[in-house]
Amino acid sequence: MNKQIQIRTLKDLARLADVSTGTVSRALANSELISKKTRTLIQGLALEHGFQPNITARNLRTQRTGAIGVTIPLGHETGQHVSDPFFITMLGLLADALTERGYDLMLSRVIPANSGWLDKIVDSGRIDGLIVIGQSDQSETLDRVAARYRPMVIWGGYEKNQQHCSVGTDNFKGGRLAADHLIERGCERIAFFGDPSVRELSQRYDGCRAAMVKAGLEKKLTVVPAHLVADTAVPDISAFLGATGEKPQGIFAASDVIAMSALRALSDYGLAVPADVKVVGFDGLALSEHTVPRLTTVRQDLTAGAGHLVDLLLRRIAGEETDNIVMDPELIVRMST
Amino acid sequence: MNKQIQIRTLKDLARLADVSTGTVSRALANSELISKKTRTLIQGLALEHGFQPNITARNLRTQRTGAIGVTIPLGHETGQHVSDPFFITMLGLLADALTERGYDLMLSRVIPANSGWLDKIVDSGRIDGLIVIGQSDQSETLDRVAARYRPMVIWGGYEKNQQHCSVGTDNFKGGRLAADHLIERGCERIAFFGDPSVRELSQRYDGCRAAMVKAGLEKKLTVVPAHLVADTAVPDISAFLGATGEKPQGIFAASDVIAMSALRALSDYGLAVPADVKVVGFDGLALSEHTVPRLTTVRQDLTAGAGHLVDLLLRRIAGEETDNIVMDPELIVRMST
DNA sequence: AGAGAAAAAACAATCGATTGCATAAATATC
DNA sequence: GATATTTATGCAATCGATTGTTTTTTCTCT
Repeated sequence: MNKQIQIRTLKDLARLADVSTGTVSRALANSELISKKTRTLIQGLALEHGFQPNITARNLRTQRTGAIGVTIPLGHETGQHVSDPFFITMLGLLADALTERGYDLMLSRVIPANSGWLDKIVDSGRIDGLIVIGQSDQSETLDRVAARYRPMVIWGGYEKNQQHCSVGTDNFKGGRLAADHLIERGCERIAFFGDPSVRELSQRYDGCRAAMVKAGLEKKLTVVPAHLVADTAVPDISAFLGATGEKPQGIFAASDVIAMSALRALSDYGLAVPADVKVVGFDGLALSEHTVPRLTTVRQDLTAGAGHLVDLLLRRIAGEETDNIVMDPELIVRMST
Repeated sequence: MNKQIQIRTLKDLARLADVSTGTVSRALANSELISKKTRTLIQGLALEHGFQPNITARNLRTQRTGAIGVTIPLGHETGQHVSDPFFITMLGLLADALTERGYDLMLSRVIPANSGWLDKIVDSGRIDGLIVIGQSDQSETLDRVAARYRPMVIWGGYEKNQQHCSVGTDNFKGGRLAADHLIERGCERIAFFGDPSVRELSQRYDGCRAAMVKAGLEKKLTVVPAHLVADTAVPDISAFLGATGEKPQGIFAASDVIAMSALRALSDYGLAVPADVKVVGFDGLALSEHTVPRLTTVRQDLTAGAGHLVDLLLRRIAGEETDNIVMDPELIVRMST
């Protein structure tokens, strides 16, 4: 690459080729309107000088951006960071899926202070579409914005009459799987660890409860609204273990991260897993394979999920209507039950 | 928010307030050039109509973007995905640090096919600066681009005479820490697991080797060029364990992810950790606390590292010159040694 | 009241690429 | 060879905000 003069703009290139900027623009777009000869000439010059058109200018003109937004509303838990294992796993998968399709990924982490946070993102003019990871406690905001902004897909739980397009796992079924498994293993007193104000977690709770009711154990189900974050969950769980007279025989943690904290807390109290207490997690993250003991968990297929999120989003960007997707969970039995 | 007419542009707002677009622009920027009265009037209208200026247009005019690029060159390992735990941990931390400072994060994952990949990113006009996670085997490309593109900072190993600005851990010292610890624990035959064509890993190897030389154990050091990815590392390691007559007494894995694979492989061969073989990892990722047994590792302070990366980058964007940063590693002794 | 200074707002160029329309050049038709 | 038609290019408006310059308005002071 020899560059006596820096070729920075279409205008520079046009001067060099002794044509108009319009011609250069069309030539680089390989438009049929330009003769083959000038087209190759200009493309050659562009290559030689390593010319890259200014994307901002193009975006302004074409009213698109080539970037997809990914955001993580942390409504229910202000202390929760993007560094949470679930989020970063999903994020990595989305990055792979989007890059494969030629899109850039714009990441924003939000702590919804008011209902305008989502409008701000979709109206920012920076992105062609948005993927939201988790409904948090913001279903209403999501519904409201989804009504006017089409290219948006949400990872999370599906509920009848929701206005937004979602991809997720059948949390109810997953919760039932977990509870059935604990019951089958002989547990009667079961504790649910998780904050039911978050849609996905409440669905898991409902599934768990349904299984308990069916087994006639309804009265032996307790709820510990443990926080999602590992650090703050431990005290919550410890308080519970310290307080109750009767220890639970089984614990259904609403996420692997909570389950990890539970394992740590149980070990602090000298309770053996699975001998004294059995523990089931949810998510099937990589880390669940490396806990002590290895964690029985309800697996969500996040790789497929990320693929679906991107597929649906691109179809919505293209103007199509799309359905919601609910995937099947899978119980993975390991050493903790 | 009542909006009979959608207020989408400065012009719309100007018409509404019966002033010129220039005035609106200055009013929203809270410029002293505009009278307090009109300023509050216009700001009020903007708020009322939920007006958001078009960022693309602003970027075109101001020649900045408000976004920082983060890229992960996967030169040494094509199979390696963004979903690798080290990368996603770093990514999450960077997202936090950048968001805090009001920048957006643009993620691109690259498999460097030719030396132009980096030019393409920095010349894309999409970002104000770039953070590169890991030198991979691309030091030359990084040096070349760093010479002409200032706002770029690289996470990785520091080496004399490098042209690019780096933030990282003292890998040599870390390697020495790990080896010294293994030697102190009575190991003589030590195996290094890691690909030395990657700068950071080769530095860790050098430190390890230095410790061995000092202890007179130079001849008992072997290298297994295990791949970075968990899935492909297991076969490499298994092959090594199956082949050698004398099993190593100590293993220094160049990363926690490799160490995890080593633990799995060792357990497959019926070797007990730490009784038969002692294992040290590197990185200090969250997952290292949840392996069986809990992993002794050399910790890098990634939170501080992410903070430094962002700080240096912003200073470089502002035109300052900056030094490299080399942080101290810390040995964390757990149950695997 | 009127000149001069200061404050406020309007005007217009600009960022760099895209694209509808007009025009010039080349080819085809009779 | 003159006109009709196609093909290739140039011209200029446009996307929406920012900002230097100019003009208008308001205020001050004699």
